[in-house]
Amino acid sequence: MKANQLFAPTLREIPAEAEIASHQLMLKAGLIQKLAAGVYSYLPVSWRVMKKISEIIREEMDAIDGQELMMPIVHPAEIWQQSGRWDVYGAELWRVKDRHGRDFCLAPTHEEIITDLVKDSIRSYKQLPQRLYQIQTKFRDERRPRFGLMRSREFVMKDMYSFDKDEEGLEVSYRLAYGAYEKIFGRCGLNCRPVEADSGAIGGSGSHEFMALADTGEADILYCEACDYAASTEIASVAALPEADPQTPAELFLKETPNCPTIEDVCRFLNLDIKKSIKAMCYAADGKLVIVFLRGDRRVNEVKLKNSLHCLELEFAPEELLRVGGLVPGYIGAIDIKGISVIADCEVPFISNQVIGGGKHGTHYVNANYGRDYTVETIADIRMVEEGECCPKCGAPLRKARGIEVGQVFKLHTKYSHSMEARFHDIDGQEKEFVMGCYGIGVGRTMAAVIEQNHDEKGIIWPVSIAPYQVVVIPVNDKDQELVQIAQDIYVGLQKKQIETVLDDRKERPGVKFNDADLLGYPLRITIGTKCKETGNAEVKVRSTGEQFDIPLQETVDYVTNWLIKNK
RNA sequence: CGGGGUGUGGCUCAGCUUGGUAGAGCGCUGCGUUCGGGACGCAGAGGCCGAAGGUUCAAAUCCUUUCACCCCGACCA
Repeated sequence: MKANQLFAPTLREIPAEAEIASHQLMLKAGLIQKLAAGVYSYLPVSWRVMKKISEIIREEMDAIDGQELMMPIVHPAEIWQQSGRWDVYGAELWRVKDRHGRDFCLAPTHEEIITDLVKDSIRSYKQLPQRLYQIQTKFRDERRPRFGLMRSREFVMKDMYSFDKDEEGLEVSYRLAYGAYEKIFGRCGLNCRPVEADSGAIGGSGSHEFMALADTGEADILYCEACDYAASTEIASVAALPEADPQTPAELFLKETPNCPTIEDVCRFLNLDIKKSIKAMCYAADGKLVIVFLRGDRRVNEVKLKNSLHCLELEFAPEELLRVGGLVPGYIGAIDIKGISVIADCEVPFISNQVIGGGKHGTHYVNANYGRDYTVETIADIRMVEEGECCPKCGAPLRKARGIEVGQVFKLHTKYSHSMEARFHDIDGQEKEFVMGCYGIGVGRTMAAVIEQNHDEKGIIWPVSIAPYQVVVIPVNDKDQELVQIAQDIYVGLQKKQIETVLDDRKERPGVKFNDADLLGYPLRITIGTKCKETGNAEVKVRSTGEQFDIPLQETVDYVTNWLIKNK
């Protein structure tokens, strides 16, 4: 490709809307262009990257017997009503009407469609397992699209759906997909970590998210440096229970604590270690009041709480609900509480001589002890695990990191085959529901994550495997016909070796070409300078390391070819 | 959906308070000089100031309505 014709409108200045490196660089390097909030065009350079990532995905999916197919993006409402998701999906489901006023939606995901497809065609266990995948555009009407391709409303996604005859089969499919994902992200040059994750509203047990580590990520993860444990903070569980507090229980008494509505106030007033305090938080779980007790300095993990309570909707209790329960915010205690469901974090019983709300305005109990002075109906792990706490697997300290969720694998079990009545005949002649899994990768988000992990102040640093072009050839002076001819020869030579190359034939000064080369992130740059006429050498520069090599002109093509093979 | 903010040439922004013939830098076109890290000179092109309505002799500027986009929060691949 000649740079003169390359459709990559690079910018000198970064558009104001971009905040994070990948978004800024994609705009500056002319990779994407916004059409509407969260809706982007992929210009030729980024589309080459998208195709390369997709190709890696295809190879790895095919390697585990995946079969690629293509499904509609416009879905009739009926099929979503059949699974029950038309009503529960909410505003994120992009609903449209056709000319007759019939309801449709733009596909946010394809569980319904693939299940419908398979149930009509696969009737026997002999045809299982099936692993079908698609790479196509999907839509989610995000409340708040942001960070360019990182969270857009229209996005390219790979989804694979597995259909097995039983749980063992699902386990095999799941492991294969998991392994394929490690290969895919590795080949894309991502520093990626699988973490245990909440399966959320999609249901089923067992899910892992693949997190590309990056400070700009939107998800928090905890991982162990000593072993392979890693989990999203949403579900990270606490290690073994704490050792019993050695203090002997002292006498319980009620103390006046005026103007102490927060736990910090109380501890300051009583000159007390916050770790000895118990705080109460009030939630409405599916509209029903629940009081949560946990150590004063801990944070509630709402995902765990939701799972413990088996509720669908969880929110802070509205004041009205507190009033009905006769509760005084800031002074809610576990002693003498009646008729309200109460849940305590599993750490609470191990803290001796606690300070806990007195139940009346301006009072707290001192020296409260679980078991002696009060009990609660449920004890569960419902708090956030913090950095530095012990790994639940090996006991080493946990570290915290931020990550970009580039993929997620789910065990769906029979959630969709059940609601969609998708069954097959098993070996025993019985009709059984398919046991399903689904495995997604955000293709555009993967590209963004790669940039997020591989850039410097000058621009993108593409890994060879997904670089839009591997090499740029720059003659430093376009008026010097000899240099131009040498550059041209190398360009042609590289093309003959099937190496994707850009010849920067623009009438620009060298500085402009170098800066654009750094911005676009070609792994290798070949500079044909004036000195090459005397020395007979081309200069080969490695974008990622900054290394430069003087290579004789006749050997340059071979050198570059070999370097690319070695560094793929 | 709540709170805040911004819409002026391809990009970044000034002008708006106090109405009076639309500006700068970058980019773009032509010519010349320059040529190893975003050069310089000269000459040009390009905007009915997001949209609609109103006030006024006169509106980018004031008023009303509306749309779009951005940020913060709650929710999510």
